Amino acid sequence: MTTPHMFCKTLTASDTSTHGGFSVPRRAAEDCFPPLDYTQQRPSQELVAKDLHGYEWKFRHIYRGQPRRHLLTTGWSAFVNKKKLVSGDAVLFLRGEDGELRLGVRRAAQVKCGPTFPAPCNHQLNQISFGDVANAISTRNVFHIYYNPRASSSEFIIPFNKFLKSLDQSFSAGMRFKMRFETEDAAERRYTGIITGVSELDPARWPGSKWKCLLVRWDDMEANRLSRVSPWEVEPSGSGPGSFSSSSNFMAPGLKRSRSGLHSSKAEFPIPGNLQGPRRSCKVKKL
Amino acid sequence: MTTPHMFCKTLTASDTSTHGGFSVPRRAAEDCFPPLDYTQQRPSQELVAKDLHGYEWKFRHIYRGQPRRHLLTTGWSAFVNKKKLVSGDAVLFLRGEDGELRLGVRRAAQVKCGPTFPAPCNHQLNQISFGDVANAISTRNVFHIYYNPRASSSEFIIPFNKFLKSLDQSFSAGMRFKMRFETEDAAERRYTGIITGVSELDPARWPGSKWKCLLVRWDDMEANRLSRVSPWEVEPSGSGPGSFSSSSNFMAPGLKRSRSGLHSSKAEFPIPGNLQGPRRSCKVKKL
DNA sequence: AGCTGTTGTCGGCCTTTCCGACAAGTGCT
DNA sequence: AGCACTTGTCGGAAAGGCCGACAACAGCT
Repeated sequence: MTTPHMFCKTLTASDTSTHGGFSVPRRAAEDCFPPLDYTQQRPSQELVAKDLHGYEWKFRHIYRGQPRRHLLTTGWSAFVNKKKLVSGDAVLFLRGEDGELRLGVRRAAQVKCGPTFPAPCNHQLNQISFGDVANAISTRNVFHIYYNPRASSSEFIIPFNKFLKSLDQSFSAGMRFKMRFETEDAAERRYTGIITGVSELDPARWPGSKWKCLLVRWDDMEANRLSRVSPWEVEPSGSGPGSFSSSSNFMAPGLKRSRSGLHSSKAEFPIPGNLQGPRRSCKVKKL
Repeated sequence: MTTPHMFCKTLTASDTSTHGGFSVPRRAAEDCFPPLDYTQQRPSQELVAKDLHGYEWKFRHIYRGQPRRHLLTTGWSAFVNKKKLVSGDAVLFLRGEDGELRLGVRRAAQVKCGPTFPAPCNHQLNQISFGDVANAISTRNVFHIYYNPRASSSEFIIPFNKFLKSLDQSFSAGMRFKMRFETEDAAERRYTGIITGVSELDPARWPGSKWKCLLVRWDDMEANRLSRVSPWEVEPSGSGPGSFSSSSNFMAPGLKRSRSGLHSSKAEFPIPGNLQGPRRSCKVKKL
């Protein structure tokens, strides 16, 4: 496998401040971004990068200053705000084989205000990477995942209680539901729709996966929406908003069942684990 | 038929300047927007309005100043930029029966740079409104539509050659296509996908309509997209970008065939013709 | 004509954002 | 240690955007 061109940078105070943009490490920019026309005085271009939800983020990439450096300006601030990034969080850029740019976010462990949380969180774990997890999966090794929702908000790891809740629900065609939706421009909104079917994302490759297995039709047909969602992303219409419990002792079985989801996503967004170690964001231990 | 609450305002220099927001005519705001809590010193609320593509635009609606007046502030500038509105263009707000807010844009005739275009454009026509057109349709009166693509960019009126072109194409399931797409944040992008079926929007109400009759699956499933498009909105994959001809003498037959499309849309976005006459944007003559 | 209510434009002021200057930091020899 | 290069932070300047002041304008009596 050819290693994809990617980089990961922990955000500095300057990166997240409203005062400026994002300082792109030189090697990173040259590796991942389309080449600029360096004959110009201030070469620049528009970058479009997709996050895991398929949202496209647009940035102005400019090479300027004395000494010269790569910067993301216009668009960066919106990204930081919408993703609620703070200094210490990390962003990840990845250039696919087709040249398409993808980006991801990894939040730093943030100590919540109020009483500190001792015990297993401070436990020093053997921190390994997503790459190692993938390896363990492919070689069928046993591994455990310790997941601390206070320290991570990985898009691939679903809170166990949220997942359990979705198991309690029996989804069937015709059912009405609602779902929170992150919009490009502002705060999240709620949308409603009707379930039109239950299918699998890719029965051949990931049989039994519950990842994106609901086919839905949104009430607002004109609005562009996902046509497939995962059961844990929706609530039946009428129930109140699900509260996010702070319990942190999730067990393996639930996650095992969602593992094909993890794997499936990994296939379209491989993350080698050799750039920056997973800080305290996602604690993973191979036994 | 109960007349819907709507208003149309031609944008002033102040409305389109980057310096400020949008000044909402008093009657208009009281007619169309949800009532504010006037006991507060500066009553305000968030408005969400959908355009014809189903995109949601969010505005802060505030009642302030001395003397008091209604203004749209936050969000307005983004709208002006994305829609490329200039002083002289018009916006239209409409409150549906269900309270849902819709908005549209009507561009002023803009004289293109370069050689001016004489003859039939300057012809003084008996300008009537969409309401009159709807009336003519319902009473089966004959009417002609003179359409000048330079003076209008109505979302309902499809350039005849574009429509003809789509008739030449026989769309069938499995065909690949591409389509330009207006994104929320910036410039338009091209997306590709595969046609999964051909159906009608609402066979019962608009039999034979070609409006939104293609069912499609986008290559990028994660990106939220429309699942139905009209034949004239797409091009078969492989062909170059369609050039927009400047011929202006479109005839009735083509439009007649798309009339059910017009009608279908009108049902969800009726436009009475008693506020501001159609400037030079859409020249319609009833015979 | 005069009054009243509406609304277009402006100056003031604050925030956001773009820019190079500068220097701290890093890796190499 | 010394050098070359990279990059974090800063001040300055420009642009964006919110506010009421003020006055032009329209409609009515």
